[in-house]
Amino acid sequence: MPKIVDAAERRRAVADAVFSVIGRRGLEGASLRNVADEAGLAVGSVRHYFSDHSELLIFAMKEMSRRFEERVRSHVTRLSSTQGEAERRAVAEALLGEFLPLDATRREEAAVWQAFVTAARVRPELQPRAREVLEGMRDVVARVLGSAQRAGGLRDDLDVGLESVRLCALLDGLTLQAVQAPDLLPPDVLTDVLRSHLRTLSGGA
Amino acid sequence: MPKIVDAAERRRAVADAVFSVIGRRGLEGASLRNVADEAGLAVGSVRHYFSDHSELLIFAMKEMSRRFEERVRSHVTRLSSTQGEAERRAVAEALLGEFLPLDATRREEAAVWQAFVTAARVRPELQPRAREVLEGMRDVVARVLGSAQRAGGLRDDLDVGLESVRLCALLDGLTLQAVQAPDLLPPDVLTDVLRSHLRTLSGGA
DNA sequence: ATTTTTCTGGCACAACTGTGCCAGAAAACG
DNA sequence: CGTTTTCTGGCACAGTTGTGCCAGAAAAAT
Repeated sequence: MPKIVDAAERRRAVADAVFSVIGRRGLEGASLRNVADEAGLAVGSVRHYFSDHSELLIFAMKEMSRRFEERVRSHVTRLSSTQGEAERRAVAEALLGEFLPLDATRREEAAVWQAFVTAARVRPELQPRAREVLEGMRDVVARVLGSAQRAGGLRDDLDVGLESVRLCALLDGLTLQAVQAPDLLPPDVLTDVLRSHLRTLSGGA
Repeated sequence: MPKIVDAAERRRAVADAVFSVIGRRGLEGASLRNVADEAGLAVGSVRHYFSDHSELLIFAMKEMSRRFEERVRSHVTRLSSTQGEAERRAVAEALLGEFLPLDATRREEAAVWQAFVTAARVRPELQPRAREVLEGMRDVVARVLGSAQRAGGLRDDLDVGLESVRLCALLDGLTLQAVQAPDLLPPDVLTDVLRSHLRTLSGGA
């Protein structure tokens, strides 16, 4: 029959091209032509795998969130199989640190994601994924804080719901500003702020 | 001589049109034609007051930050002329609350500003203003925390520098998420989180 | 009333966009 | 080898963009 290509992998490769282009020229630079060029394909080829420009962006968003959530999930399983208060604290910190752009790669990733989320406000097709990720983040953070409190690593008088919101906002805010002005928020400052915040939650003076 | 028009006011009116358009259709919708339509002008007229599309956006950004900083400044002077710990605490909270989108108007404003900042990452002309605002926010927050500590309203063992970074990130993160999902972060939750955060800074259990 | 200068509106052009369409290449099966 | 079907590349078209250019309106000063 025909030339056979792994369509799923192709789509992923094109998504990578989307990430590169958005990273370099923003979402408005992610035209079919630019993306095709970046992927080393012709526009017609890209359109063979994506019916629409919208579908391309939606898939790219979904792909990025999928990879990210996989990373977080691995931290979650590691956390649930960890014993001992100090160890659990360290793993939890690493898990939450996954939400921060602690190196150039993740900073670009965060920038691309911000572009998606910002665009989603006026592009209904992009809203579902943006919202899912935000809700997923809330869930994970709430779960981590909840289990920490049950394990005695967290002050008893804390309202886990409120603290989850606060921590999520802190992580997102740190990310936002680190993307905007990396020199004002270098990786070590990010981790300092996170660690210090967690210390206030665990009852240490 | 010629028909005389208050050029400064015209420019401000056009900037308002820019805000509306960005609020409704995002930054990529802020073309000269769309903005001119929104302002009830012809493209040629808009171009008479702005040499460039870039200059239009830069001016709009500057105008928005100017108005915002004016609001903050008024809170600052009110704070400096306030006596009594409880009163000072309330005024400080109101000041910091000015950074949050506590109503629909400020939520749209915040969304527009986010569009500017996001775009600034790949548009060098927009970076200066974005950075100034971020640094201005840092300055104000650091000043507020510093004076609170000197006045005894803040725990002595706190590192004001670190706490400023943390508080700035928290405010920005709350704003970001409130813009993205207003139903998850309604105004009363925003103020709850801020108040609770400030309580942890002032030594209350 | 004439002049002078700001201001207005719009035409035109090149560059870009997404998309419809299709001819031909490429490769696995008969 | 030939057939069939996926895949590729590209042309064409309508729509949008920023910008250059300019004719004429509008109004203040002479």
